Amino acid sequence: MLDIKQIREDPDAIRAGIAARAEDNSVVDRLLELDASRRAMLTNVEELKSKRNKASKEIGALKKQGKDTTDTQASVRDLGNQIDKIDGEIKQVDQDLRELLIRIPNLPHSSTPRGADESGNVPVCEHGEKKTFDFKPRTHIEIGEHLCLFDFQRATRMAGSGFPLLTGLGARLQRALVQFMLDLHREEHGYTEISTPILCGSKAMTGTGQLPKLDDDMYKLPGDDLYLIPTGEVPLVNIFREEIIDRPMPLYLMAHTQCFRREAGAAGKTTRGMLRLHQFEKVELVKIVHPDSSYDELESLLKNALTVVERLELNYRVLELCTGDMSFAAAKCYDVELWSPGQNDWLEVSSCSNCEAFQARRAGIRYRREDKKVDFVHTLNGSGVALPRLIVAILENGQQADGTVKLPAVLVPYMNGIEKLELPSA
RNA sequence: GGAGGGGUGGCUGAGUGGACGAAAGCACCGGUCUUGAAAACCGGCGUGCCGCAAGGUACCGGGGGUUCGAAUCCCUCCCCCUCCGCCA
Repeated sequence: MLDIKQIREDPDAIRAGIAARAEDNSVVDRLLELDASRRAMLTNVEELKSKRNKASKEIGALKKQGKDTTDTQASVRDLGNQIDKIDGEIKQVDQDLRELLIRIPNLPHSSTPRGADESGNVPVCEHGEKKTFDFKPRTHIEIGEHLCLFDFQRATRMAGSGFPLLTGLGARLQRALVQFMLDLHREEHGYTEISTPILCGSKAMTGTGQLPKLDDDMYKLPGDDLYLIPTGEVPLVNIFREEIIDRPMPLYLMAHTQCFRREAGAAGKTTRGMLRLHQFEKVELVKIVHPDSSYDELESLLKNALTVVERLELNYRVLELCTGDMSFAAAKCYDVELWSPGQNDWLEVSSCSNCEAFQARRAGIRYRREDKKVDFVHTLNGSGVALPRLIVAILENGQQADGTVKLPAVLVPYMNGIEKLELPSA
């Protein structure tokens, strides 16, 4: 959520920021109008309330003296009616303001490249070489079916398309990766491991910015005001909703969760196999930091995610997302992508974003400054990293001519000494 | 799910219609004292909104109501605790 005061003071900057995200910025005029009338009504009604408070006290005093107050009471009752009327109007304006504010995306940081869509994203770096094979590389689906690592057909039978069913070594590989990532981030990067709810209420979803915009992209349980989380970012950031944080920052939090996405409107895209699922696992990293340090923290968050794929000996590249391709809450965002020989394309496995105070303002997450004033924290999030496409990359990059898959050395201890994936009977 | 008891500031906890944004204690911050510290004493110490400011206004789990006036009374929802039931 943007700061209404900032909109009041510098509407042009806000208009420019919204336009950079290819969104309609005429909302700013409407906001200014509502804000002005709200303040006028507030001044008015607070004056009336002040009068009423004074008069009520006088009535109390008079009654103690045993005097008759019938007339005064009648006039104060009239005051009260006026107040109720204006209060009702203010409430409506507040609602209208909030409805508008809550739908405006975050303003892009000045360093975020301008652009309308993904073609405007800027490559930052590429690490490693695209693997070449002296045989025709198979896709992860072919490899997985051959080695019995997963079974999408049977998954479809129980839940419809887009749900994972990992079997045998496939399931073990995923668990090993989770364990590896959590250990790495805890031991070397200082994150605290959290186990969270995977259903959250609408207030939490609004706090991190999934609602109202992504309502159709989430699975919900309307009878209970609960949504299945689309990312671990939701519960992690919402831990401190409506709080003034009284512990030393920065806070580094991580959670391994299931994530659920309806992917409405994604039909027809690259949805085969593990590339795009309604349910997937992810290790999520969240930082809650002092505003002065959030851009340094974004760089180190990105490094934390990159360390995962480097240790796994994978070929990756980093993109700086442009204004038109960034998610709703982000002011600046890096994507990490892995090379997929089977797709002959890059696969996104992590987005590392600095949301600045956007989520903090929505969710009421504050800290106390040196001068004792209360201010909003900055929040950052990034995948560290998402599992399905990571598995795709490991399978497709590690595949051998004989149909087996060589595992990265760092995973071997997590697989109880297994160095390559092969058929159990082989 | 049933019965009962509760939700008040960072924490503990008083407050049952007016002088209560709210006692007291703890914690915290500043000061006095001290070589320093502790103790003692003095002072400060919630958040939002409106306002250049003075100040005003709102908030005692959420929402609604009664009243000139609500932390206090009524309705409703949520949450917590105890007991019973059920259950992984």
